[in-house]
Amino acid sequence: MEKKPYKQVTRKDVAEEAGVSVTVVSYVVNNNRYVDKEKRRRVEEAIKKLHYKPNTIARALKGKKLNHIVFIADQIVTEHFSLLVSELDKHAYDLGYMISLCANRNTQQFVDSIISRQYDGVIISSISFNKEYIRQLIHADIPVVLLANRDYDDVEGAAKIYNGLYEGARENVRYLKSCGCRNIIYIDRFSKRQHFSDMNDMRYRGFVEEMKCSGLSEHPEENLITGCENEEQVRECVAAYLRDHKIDAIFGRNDKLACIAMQTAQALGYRIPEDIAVIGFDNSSLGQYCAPPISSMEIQREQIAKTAIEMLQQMIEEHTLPEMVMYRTRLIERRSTMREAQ
Amino acid sequence: MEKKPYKQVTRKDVAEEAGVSVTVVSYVVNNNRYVDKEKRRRVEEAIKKLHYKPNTIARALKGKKLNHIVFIADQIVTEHFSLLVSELDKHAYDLGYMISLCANRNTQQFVDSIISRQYDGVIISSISFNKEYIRQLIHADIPVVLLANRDYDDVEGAAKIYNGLYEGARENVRYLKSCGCRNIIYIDRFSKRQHFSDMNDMRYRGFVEEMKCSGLSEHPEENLITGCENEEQVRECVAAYLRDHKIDAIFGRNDKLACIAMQTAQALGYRIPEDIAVIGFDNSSLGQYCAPPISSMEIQREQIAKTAIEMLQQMIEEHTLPEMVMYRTRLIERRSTMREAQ
DNA sequence: CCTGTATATACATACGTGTTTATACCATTG
DNA sequence: CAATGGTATAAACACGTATGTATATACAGG
Repeated sequence: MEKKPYKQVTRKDVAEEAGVSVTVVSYVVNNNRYVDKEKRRRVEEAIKKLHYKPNTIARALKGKKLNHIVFIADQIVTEHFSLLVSELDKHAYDLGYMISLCANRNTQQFVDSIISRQYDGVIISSISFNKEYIRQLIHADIPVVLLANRDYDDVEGAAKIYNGLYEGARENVRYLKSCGCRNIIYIDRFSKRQHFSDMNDMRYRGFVEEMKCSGLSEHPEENLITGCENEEQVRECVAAYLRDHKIDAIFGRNDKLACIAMQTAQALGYRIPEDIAVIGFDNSSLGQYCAPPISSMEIQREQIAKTAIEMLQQMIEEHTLPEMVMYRTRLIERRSTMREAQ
Repeated sequence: MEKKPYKQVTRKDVAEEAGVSVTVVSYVVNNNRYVDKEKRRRVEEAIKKLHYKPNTIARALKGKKLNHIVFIADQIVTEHFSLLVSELDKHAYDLGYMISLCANRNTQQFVDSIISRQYDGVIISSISFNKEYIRQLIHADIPVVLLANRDYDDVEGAAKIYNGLYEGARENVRYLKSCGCRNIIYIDRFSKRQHFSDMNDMRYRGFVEEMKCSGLSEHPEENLITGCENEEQVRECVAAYLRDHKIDAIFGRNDKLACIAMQTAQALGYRIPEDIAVIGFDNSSLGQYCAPPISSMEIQREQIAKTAIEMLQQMIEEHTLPEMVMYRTRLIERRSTMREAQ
């Protein structure tokens, strides 16, 4: 909390250099009032000479935009999120915004920090972020865009982009069924929380629903491997499951989990895809380069990122709430599901 | 550039609610002077009731820290960078900082934007970021930490963390030699620029140097595949190279390139590692899950990220320049280099 | 000459803070 | 009782910017 010894070039310096008042400098910078040609030239010259840059902080305080948005994610280490962030960054920059990134901390202090920083907008892609906190952001008049992995019907005043995970998961199950699979297990994410696989996760929800609708299982909750904290535990759980059950398909919550499960099965002598078909989610490069390559469900990241920024832009500039947009995932077929048998 | 209809709770509101002057509120918030117990209680109550949050922007304008740092990277889509960012975010948050992320744009406007935003510090991990721009940041008294993939000896006033890429690349070559390899090729990154593989890249520089020192090649520049714009071109280039040359080792600038090259060789009938040993860099999960798993050189991301934040903290709080820190990479042996032959 | 309009600039204020200076209060002391 | 000194609070200012309002000049039309 110490003071900063900032020696900043200010409007006043420019005014003195150019021999005009600070007001004139302001007019030149913002280009919103009449300024004499000659003075304008002198001011521009002085700005160049002194390397004057209007202080964004002071502008923001005076009511202008800060041109800064923040992206809140559950985790920022996955390929999916880094690609998403990359796209957000690209589009945001085109509109003059900087983008802040932070892993969701889910504390009041965190939310207070967001609000007190006067961000122009927030993009949230987080299953676990407290809805009450989201409402606080909205109540503070900060535009919020939700990349909805979950059900946000009960959150009003935010823009929403459904990313199609629920339908995608159902499609994955239907596809496996069309490949001839009947006994499908779902591998859930790493989690220290015991019962994480609740209905908040649209992928899992889609899996459960489609297993029932397809008549593949009355109790899909039993075809589930979850609660693993690390890769080793996933291998152990999968191996144990394979010892006790006969299965013909693995559905990984993401490509990494699918890959780990696949390799465990391979190590036990199962052939992929002849004995067990494998499908993942997210279409990450991991699934593309392992052996055999894993079929996956692609999320429309580019469009989602572009739309998110556009929505934020609209909310900031026009103060109107955009209509919800829904995207669909796209199935990428690879060798891990390409069986002869039908 | 429109105005924002921000209805913010201010210190004045709290003062009125609690029946004291704004000064007292300030003292309570900052806890830097004695305040009567009773009034303090009333103020705290009012703060809670009105959900008052001190405006970070206004504080920053008044000379306090903004508690915001920015991370500039060449690209933010690789696993290496997302892990790095994740660690940075973690440590930054522990010290109360937010972190902004942006792909390097290498324009004057971009640098101006950084400076005018009054960030407390900048972390740069970018080969291509113009040194002149770095000097501008330093000249504006913004603490800069360089994660040095390249040679920054001619940049004064910045903290530096060498990540050991040069030594790591040399070790890779020595290791391949110890595996019995003599004809090693280096696969460079995707790049639209024609002659990107210059000496700015410490990995390539290390490769060249060690090839010479080890007596493996007088002209290592010829053992290079570069200029490929996408994966397909890499495959083509590698295939063409294998047709004309006899090689026994592939050194990928990163694991992804190593993996692509490896698969190309496999498709042509070469056995890995018996015919061709393969080694990558970065120790990404990609190389861990492909077949066979690829040996790699691990970068000490966790320590580097932790040190970067600590250095920034020191520069911000104490206004002193930390000593340069050097980290070493660590070899991860996997099957792609485990040959019987010695 | 007066009035009105357009141009061009300056002044003053405000944004929400942190801090310096001033003041009111109260107790202690010579 | 007056002088002193400490303490708790208030008022005022400053950070760098944007802008409403006022001022000043020039010029046209009556």
